[in-house]
Amino acid sequence: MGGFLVSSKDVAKYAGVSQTTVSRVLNTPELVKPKTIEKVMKAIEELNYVPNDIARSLVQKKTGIITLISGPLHNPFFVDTTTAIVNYVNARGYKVNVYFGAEDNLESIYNSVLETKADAIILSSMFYEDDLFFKLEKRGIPFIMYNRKHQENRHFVEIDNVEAGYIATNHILSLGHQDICWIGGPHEISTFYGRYKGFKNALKDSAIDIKTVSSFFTNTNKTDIKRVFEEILKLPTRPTAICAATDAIAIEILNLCLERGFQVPKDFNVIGIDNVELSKHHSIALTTVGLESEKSLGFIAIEKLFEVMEKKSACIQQTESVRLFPRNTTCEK
Amino acid sequence: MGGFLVSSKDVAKYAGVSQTTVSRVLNTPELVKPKTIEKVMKAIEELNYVPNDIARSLVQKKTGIITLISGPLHNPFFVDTTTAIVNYVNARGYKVNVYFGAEDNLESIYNSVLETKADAIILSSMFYEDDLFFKLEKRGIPFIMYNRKHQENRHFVEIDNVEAGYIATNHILSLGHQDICWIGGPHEISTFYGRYKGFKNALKDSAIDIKTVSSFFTNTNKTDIKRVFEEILKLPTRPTAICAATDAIAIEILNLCLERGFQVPKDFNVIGIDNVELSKHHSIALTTVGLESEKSLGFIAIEKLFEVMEKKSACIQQTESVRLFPRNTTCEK
DNA sequence: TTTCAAAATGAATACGTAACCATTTAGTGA
DNA sequence: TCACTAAATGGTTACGTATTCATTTTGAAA
Repeated sequence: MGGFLVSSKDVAKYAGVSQTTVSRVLNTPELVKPKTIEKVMKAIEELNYVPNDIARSLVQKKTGIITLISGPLHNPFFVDTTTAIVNYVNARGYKVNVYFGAEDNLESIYNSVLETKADAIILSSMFYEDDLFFKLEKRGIPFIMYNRKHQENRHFVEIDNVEAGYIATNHILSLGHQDICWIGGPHEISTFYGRYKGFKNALKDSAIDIKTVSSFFTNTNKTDIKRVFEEILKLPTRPTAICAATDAIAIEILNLCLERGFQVPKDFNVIGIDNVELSKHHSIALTTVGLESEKSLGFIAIEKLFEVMEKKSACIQQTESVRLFPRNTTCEK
Repeated sequence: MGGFLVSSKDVAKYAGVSQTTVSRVLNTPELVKPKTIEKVMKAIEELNYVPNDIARSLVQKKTGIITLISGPLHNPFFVDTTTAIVNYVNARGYKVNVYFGAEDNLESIYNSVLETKADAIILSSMFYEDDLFFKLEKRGIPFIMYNRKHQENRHFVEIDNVEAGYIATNHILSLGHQDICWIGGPHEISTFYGRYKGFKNALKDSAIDIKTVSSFFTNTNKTDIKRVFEEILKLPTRPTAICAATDAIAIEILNLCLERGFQVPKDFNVIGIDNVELSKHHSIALTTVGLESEKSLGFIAIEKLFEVMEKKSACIQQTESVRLFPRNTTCEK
């Protein structure tokens, strides 16, 4: 019965009522006589009617869609956050449009996102001086950044990056390592900027001249990290500890170490930041710095975004405190 | 300028043309005089006009949305497939609605999905005798299953599960292991059913009585896998090799082994199926069976789905061949 | 019965776009 | 200059719903 293009009008005709009544049966049944509800429900059943959510969106000016611009899933941080965000959004009855941003596709993603009617946007792909910020504000859609922030200093949830960098570095130093190095990302990204700042602060507090330690700033894909690792191996004095700005980098460094026959932590100490789920796996057991709270950063962010959507909050500026998670990739020198 | 609710009508008025012309400028500019295009584009710019994709969807009966129902990302298989699918779909200019199905939320996901206008659906959450299959066919939306199939034997892309189970088991047997066991999932899922069948076939071909080996069928969450592992440790004769139906299970077994102080492969051989990206990490180095082809199963599936949408194919029934990927979690007994 | 408020229903409209059809304008060849 | 075709533009409508406002029906109090 029914074919595929049944509308509420068809149901109305079939049930002998007006389209308005059909709409009411589905949305405000308390305003409809029980007997009428029955008639309409029967018609809906028999015609196999399904409401058109697009038409509903058009008239209600609400799509029920949240747009998520995540980083790529080969970065385990985004595995955790995407899981938290998607599940939360769906549990609230909304849908999620997901994008995985990388260096080469961000512009096309932004074009698509800016032309898409969504009720809100949650993203982690913003640069500190990104124009996108202003475009989004102009567009008038509520949005929130997680893990990164914009220079305008609004609508973000992050961990205390400076403190995280400090704690990680300090842990390494306190284990007695003298020859250490840093692998971070581009400084146009607030996260990397902050964590490196923490690294420098820790060196300063230990009276170590920043000029005597090697720091690498790289794109965070495998190829570029490998290139950095090769450089580290060529260093005149090989470091005994590698501080990575993220667990993703640290875990890839782990991979490269083992590939080359090095042992961790015997040959190299490795420490990361983020405390991603994967770092807890006993094959990895990465020492890292992460959220004090049990919640994932993605969860905190999406929760806040809904507050904004419900006008409970106007502006989110949240920096979560962190602590050390010592595991097996670091040890006394 | 312009506020947030600028429509093509507003642009038309501002530019002194008809709404039809505005629409044409955006969709078929070759039918519009260059001078007019200029006028309209200027108006679009000044009014900060963005087309309403919802209204467009309504009239065109196309949403540009693909619905993806994936398994949870803590299963690395779905990390790989979700990455491939989302990126492919976005590259084609479509959007992706993502759901992560688990045991407790599938019904609510299905309800949402069935009420959502999407151009097509790609999913991996179907049971062999699932009613959802018929609901989707009734709904008339093109859909494809990856990694699992339905008894109706249509619209799926899978690996050769029987062969995969056979190869994995045979690899273990050929290494000289006598005491082996199997950890699989519920047999209402075609994948687990097929892989276990391959396991049995291999035993038979090696003249081993199936009754002498332990097989466990479990839900694939951490808690249940741990329970199974505890049972294995209590077995009268402890197996020297564990065949896992998926890499996800195998990697969790790896975790549990190390947690308990066992060494792999010294104390336990472990083999998986799927050849997920994570299995290649040198900290894991999981021996596994996977696609012969370089492409991910998710990629193959989404590619096929677009063929269906473009009416190039009517029905997909694809079983990909597999091979062994020997790594470091298995060795001669 | 009559009266009148409350309950139940319906008719008409808006949402913003693309598509269809009709009309005007421009351009070409005779 | 005219006739005629092609190019360019505009008017109107459909898409399927929720909403607003108007109307009818119901039921209880008088």
